[in-house]
Amino acid sequence: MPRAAKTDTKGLLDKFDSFLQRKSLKLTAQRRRIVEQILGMEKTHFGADDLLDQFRDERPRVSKATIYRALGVLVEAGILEQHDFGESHRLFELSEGRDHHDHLMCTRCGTIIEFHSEEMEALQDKVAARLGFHPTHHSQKIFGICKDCWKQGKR
Amino acid sequence: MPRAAKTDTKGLLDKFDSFLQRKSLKLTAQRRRIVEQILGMEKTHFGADDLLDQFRDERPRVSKATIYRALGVLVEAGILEQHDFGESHRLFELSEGRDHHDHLMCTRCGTIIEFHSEEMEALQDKVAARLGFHPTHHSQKIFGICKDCWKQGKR
DNA sequence: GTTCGTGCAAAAACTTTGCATTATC
DNA sequence: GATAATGCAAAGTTTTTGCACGAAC
Repeated sequence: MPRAAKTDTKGLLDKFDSFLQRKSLKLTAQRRRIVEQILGMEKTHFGADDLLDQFRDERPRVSKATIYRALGVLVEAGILEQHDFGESHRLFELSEGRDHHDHLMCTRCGTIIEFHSEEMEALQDKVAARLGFHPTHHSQKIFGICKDCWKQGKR
Repeated sequence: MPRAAKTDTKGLLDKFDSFLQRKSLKLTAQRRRIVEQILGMEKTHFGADDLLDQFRDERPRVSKATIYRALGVLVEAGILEQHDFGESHRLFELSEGRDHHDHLMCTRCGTIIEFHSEEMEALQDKVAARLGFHPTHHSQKIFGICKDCWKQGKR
């Protein structure tokens, strides 16, 4: 299901706009359309190419350059988070209204499962502090076989 | 300090060679030189470009294509591990004879600090188990500002 | 009206590939 | 001698950039 139902488009655009105003940037038609596309998308983790595909048949088209530039601004605005799953391209994910979470990825079927553990967050801060490091964010991925795949062919 | 002192070049080449033989691949002069360069390198995390630099002035030269191809084989052989730090290029690291560890990366100067926490490992297994997930490996990166950069310009 | 954003195509950065030649087993 | 590896340059990917034109504030 698309996420438009779960997430309030207007609220998100407002948040984006207030960020833009604070930075003396402009809310353009393209930026608005990009946000709408992201909210309407099936995938929770998408790349620049996914957006590009969606704009391919629509007009007015939104160009590649604009998409890349907008994704950067959306990350700065805290609306998107950027991920690296070891693929050759970057993936993004809506952070709006969600708690921070990390990921388990099934190496057999590619499913991504999200999890959150306060205990883990605390431990990470502790490790960083011990090394005099001032953490801004982190990325944790656990790779393995998910429940379903394990049931199907347990070897 | 280079790591040649810490790591046994001959042992590593033997391991590599036995992998190659098992796969009916060949131990060429270039592959041998690449392994030696990696052992002699200062950096613990390096990219294809780092190796390329080292071969730039030496002859016979080892070509870009050969380096990329060799890195792939070395990962398959379990001699190198591949990482993704959200940069535009892949980094590699010797896995030989080292305990598993995770990484902190300074987003200002790019320094990578390693850490290991048993507590963290245990917690990850616990989280995975709770979700019926059978973990094979994981990757954890904490991003932030390192001690030195923090001292220099603390804003 | 100023400043910022867009589209386009060109460039950049990194990696892969095709192919004739050479080395290893 | 068969098979795999190399070097080179060319092509692929994904992302970034320069610049003239257009849109937002």
